[in-house]
Amino acid sequence: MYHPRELYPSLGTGYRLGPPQPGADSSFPPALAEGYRYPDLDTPKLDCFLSGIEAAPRTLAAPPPLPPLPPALGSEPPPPSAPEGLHSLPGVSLSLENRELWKEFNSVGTEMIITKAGRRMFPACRVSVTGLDPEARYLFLLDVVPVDGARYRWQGRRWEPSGKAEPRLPDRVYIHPDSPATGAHWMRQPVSFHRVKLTNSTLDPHGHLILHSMHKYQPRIHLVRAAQLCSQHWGGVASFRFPETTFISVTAYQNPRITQLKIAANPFAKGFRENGRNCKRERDARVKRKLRGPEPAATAAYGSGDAPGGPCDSTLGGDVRESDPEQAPVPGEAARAPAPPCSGPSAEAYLLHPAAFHGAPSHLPARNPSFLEAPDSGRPAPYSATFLELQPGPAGSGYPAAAPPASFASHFLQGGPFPLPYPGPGAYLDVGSKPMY
DNA sequence: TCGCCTTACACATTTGAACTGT
DNA sequence: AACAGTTCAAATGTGTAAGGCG
Repeated sequence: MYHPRELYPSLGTGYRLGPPQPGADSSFPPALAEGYRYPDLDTPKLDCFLSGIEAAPRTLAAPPPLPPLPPALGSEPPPPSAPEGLHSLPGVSLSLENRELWKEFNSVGTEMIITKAGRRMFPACRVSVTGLDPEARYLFLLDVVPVDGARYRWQGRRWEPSGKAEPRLPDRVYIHPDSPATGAHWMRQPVSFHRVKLTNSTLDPHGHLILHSMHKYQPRIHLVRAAQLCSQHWGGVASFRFPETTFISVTAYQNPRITQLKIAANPFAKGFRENGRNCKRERDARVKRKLRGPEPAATAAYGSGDAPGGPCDSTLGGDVRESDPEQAPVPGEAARAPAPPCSGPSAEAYLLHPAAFHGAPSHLPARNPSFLEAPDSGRPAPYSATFLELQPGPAGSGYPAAAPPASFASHFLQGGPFPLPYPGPGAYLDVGSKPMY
């Protein structure tokens, strides 16, 4: 996957944005460079790829910090808090499709494995959205931000803070592979972020979301109205976070109850269930057999031919519980190969030849030499932005989206080499790093 | 010694190409 | 020829356990 560190290695991990320099030799069309035309949006990080958003410049209010979270996961539920507004898409609401599953994990204290190569999230964030303009185009984004400034430690029975957090790692954003798509497309079926991968490798070349082990994180979902991918206007943004999706990143599971929950709920871990061939009893038996001699050939017949289910769609896939057939993907509804709905100029180039942008820096515009390597900007960490704190709506379905409109970009992301091409659907965008503490 | 991380492993699932039938 | 369904194998996603590292 494309990510800008390969394109701009000399920038290092910290970026700062600045307006295009006069006379700079930018290979980007003027429309992209005009992303700086909102003086009130200081360092509009997102403009580099959200340049196709309808204009609605507004003055930003100072973002309040995130509400504090409980000191230890699995010991008490998160405190209820009122919806907060970072929302300029009136009427739009998001509901967490697999909320019950998340709540089940959250009640124990969700842990997410992070590996060098990247590990998927389970459960994945799967949401359904309502209130979109069926004709308008939107982008769906996901990022993960630290919840607090602490490092955590498993103390046998519970997670407890254990010292200060590591310095903040580069912020990356996952762009849903269907993006950009019409509101009708997004509302047709749940939107799943099951392809998102988490890594602990700070030099990760694949663009996965980089996290520190033993830290607490909160996934966020952002919905951006983009009339055209490559115009310089934006038409509103809504950001959502669901308290029950908070998790602690680990390189190995600490809480055995989480392990059991994952094995029970994740189809990929089926082999570790009580009657699976990879359960402890079977493994022990295999070891004994190995010591005695080679395994019987009969085991080779264990095949994939009876694998249930069809291909996993980019929006519907994810944490489908076997015990929960309701969550099974709808056959035929799948958008296995989502058609590129965009006809914008430079994005079109990506959509037509995405491979050229992924790991092939030579196809990308050269770095603008007028943008010098810059130290950290010293602005507040992105995670302190305002976000809708989602609570169940009165009817119990979905979450209210009504909130005072506010601008988006400067809250959402900061820094990053500019101009930066839209990295394309299904890609990750590296948006710079920011020391947090 | 301890806590955390990396790696190899075996198995299940996903994915897409090849094949077959209509 | 076009399409839909089936089969198969490679790729990918899992948790576990052993060993390494600071």
